[in-house]
Amino acid sequence: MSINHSYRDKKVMTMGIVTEMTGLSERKIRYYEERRLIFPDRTSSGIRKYSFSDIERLMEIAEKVEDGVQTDEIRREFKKRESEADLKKKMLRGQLNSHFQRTAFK
Amino acid sequence: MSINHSYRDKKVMTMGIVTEMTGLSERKIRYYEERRLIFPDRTSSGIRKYSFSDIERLMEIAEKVEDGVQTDEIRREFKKRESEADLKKKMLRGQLNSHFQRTAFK
DNA sequence: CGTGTAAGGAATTCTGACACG
DNA sequence: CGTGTAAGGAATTCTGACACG
Repeated sequence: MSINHSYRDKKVMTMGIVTEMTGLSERKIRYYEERRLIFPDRTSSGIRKYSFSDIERLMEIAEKVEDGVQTDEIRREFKKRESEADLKKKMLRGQLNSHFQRTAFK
Repeated sequence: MSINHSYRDKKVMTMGIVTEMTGLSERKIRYYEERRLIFPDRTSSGIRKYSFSDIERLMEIAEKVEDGVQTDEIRREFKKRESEADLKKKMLRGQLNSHFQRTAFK
């Protein structure tokens, strides 16, 4: 059903790679984390680890910031988007359930 | 036509992540490179960078080594497999070409 | 042949803080 | 508010070598 995100969502990249891929400074990247826009994993010793989807999200954040959107506003946008995505999942689940009830029990 | 390998083949992981994901020692991983079984990129300062497909290849190598296959033999196996893959690509290209000639010019 | 290890240096990453505006 | 920077320490990675077998 869902797309295969095993590579896309796996947190495996350290800061150096991320600055290289995004073109953002370490400072910016850490600040966006402080503002709860991005959520890297950590190694046991505290080194941050990012995924490819984190990279994409960082570039989207940077774009918005350049457009003058404040980090609080960006966070709200992300939250809204995610709750919409959750809702869609729930609705799809409902549809599937009713489908299987129809085909299996009628 | 080809599968999207943009994430799978991008060299973005440093040694620590690779040892964690494969369970292999740094020593082994560097040795397999020395034996030309694996080809990480390097940062400008010399830090090795691996892709997800490198991870998979390392686990395949480790399996063979455990089975007693020598690194020279493993390299030959890989070479053979790759030349077969190349041949398949060429043949497919030929088929496509002749198809387009038929449909476009007849 | 394949792998462990100690050695020493270089590059990376981290945090907390000061600065500017 | 968002970002740069210098500071100092901790963790990572690298190479070349010795060891064993």
